[in-house]
Amino acid sequence: MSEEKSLNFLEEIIDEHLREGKYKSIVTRFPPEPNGYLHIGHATSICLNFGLTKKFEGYTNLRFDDTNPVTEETEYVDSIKEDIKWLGFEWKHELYASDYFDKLYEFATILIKKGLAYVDDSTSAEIAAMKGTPTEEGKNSVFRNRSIEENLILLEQMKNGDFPDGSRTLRAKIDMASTNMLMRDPVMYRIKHASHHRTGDKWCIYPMYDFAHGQSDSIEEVTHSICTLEFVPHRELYDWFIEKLEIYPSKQYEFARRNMTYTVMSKRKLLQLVNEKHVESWDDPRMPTISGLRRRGYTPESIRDFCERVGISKRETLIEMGLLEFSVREHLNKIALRRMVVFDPLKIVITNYPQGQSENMVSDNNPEDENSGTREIPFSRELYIEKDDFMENPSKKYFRLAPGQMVRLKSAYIIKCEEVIKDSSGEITELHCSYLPESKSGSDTTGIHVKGTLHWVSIPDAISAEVRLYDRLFRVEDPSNEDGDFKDYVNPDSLKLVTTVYAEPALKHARFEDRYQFIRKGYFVLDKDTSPSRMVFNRTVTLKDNWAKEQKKKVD
RNA sequence: UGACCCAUGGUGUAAUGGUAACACUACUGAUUUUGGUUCAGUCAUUUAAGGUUCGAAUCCUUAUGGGUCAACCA
Repeated sequence: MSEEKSLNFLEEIIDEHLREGKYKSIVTRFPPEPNGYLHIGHATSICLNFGLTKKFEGYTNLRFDDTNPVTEETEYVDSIKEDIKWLGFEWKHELYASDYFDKLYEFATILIKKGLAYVDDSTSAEIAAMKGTPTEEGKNSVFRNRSIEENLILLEQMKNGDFPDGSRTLRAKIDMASTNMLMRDPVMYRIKHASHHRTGDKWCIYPMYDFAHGQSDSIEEVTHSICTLEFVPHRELYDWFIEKLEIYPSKQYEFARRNMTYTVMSKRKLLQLVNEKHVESWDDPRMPTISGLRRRGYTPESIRDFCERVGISKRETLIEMGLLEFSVREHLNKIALRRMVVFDPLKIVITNYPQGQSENMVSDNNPEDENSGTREIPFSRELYIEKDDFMENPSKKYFRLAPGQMVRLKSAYIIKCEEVIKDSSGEITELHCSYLPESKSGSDTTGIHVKGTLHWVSIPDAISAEVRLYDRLFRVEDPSNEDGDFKDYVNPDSLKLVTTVYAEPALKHARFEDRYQFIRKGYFVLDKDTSPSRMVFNRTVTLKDNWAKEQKKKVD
């Protein structure tokens, strides 16, 4: 566990700061805007920010960046908190940028008094026009040189609600010729007669991100304010406000956000998928949201492991979904209870097994975990096996059931296929097999070695359930990078419903918190749509399947 | 015709002027009462050109490629 792992670039910076004595301990924060659900990309940021203060002395705050009342809602606050807790992290303080609205207003008046901010009566379009372009300097507003007194009075009136929305803004007086567009007199406050999810109708002016974020960090004495790459140009402004206000010098550091193959990661796109019914909800198991992954059956451990494997850097990357799948499989293999479930049944009759007889077989709940115990599985004369597990004219490498061939029924007997029964149209309806009484699992004295082992279920004892088989949401690796609308590339087979599968009776006692491996099928978890009359399972991920892979290669 | 950020196998991340490595993927083989797991192995990497140096993935220059910036969004 304690093996030396190299530090990522942020850990290196912090390690150095601590060793130099620049800080005695560190403070980080996770600053979501409560206007959407958290996704796997946020998980990276959460693991980073909270992970840093686990690794180094310090703590992490949760601060909602709620400066825009028209898009933000309490519903999102609640889901975000739930997701962070579920991922296994604890914040020191639960904070809101809106907690600082009074302080921020005071900061604004300080800047006005220093001659560093002014009220602009220009319209939004006029401000945009005066801004210039990345290659062209901007122009000063005619309101730029208002007196301090006038600015103070106007800001007060803005605050009091004397002006309509959009009629005036407070701007920082910096440099309209800066090569950094953000330094061209950025807007600090805008008028919005809107009700805020926490401050209600107290305010009708709201600070912009740039005038709220850095100062909020500073108020909380955040030492390392970590954000994504698109905020790099904001750093100059971040530092400017802190310097002019002469407040605690928090510092901003940027890392690259993560993209993943076969999905999309922007809130806007995810919202479209929900609104346009490509998925059912934010927590649809196909969504890359934390709530979607949770419902899909992913574990917090596996997501944390994934984030650690992916690491952090300063370049935008597209990570293979296969890596996330590896992380869940690895964890699920250790904890999932094994159960036998037949999806597409083929009836077999054990002709030499006495009519009406049955017996209980014993099988490990999880061979990877010796403390997981065993369960009993009823065996009888009539069983279901998977249709795929029989082939009338098998290829040489097929080692499942075929006419005259033997296979092991998992945790039960070796059987031999004696006769294939067909209906008038030539469809196979059932198989007649014989079993080897001395081949019982655990006390096999036959000395016969069979290559194939099949899962099965006793027909009279089987229980039924519904199973939802999920696959990647998109047909292409990078849907955002294709021609046309990304939604044209949604995978039409991302959900396959199997309304009735046949399971061994032990599955009757399935619990929501448990994970299951349906042997040879994949990992499954109970879905919240389960009712007393119908169990519903979601497939988290398939098992690795080298046989299927080989078959596929032949087709291609 | 600007400024800023970035460039290491198929993917992701290390190597901090001194033998380019780890994980995933892919492929072989062994084990296996899950074609799972486990184990052993194989393939495969420094964007380019100059420069500094005994020595460069690392430092410098230029080029190339990718990204970001012109919401009263965050």
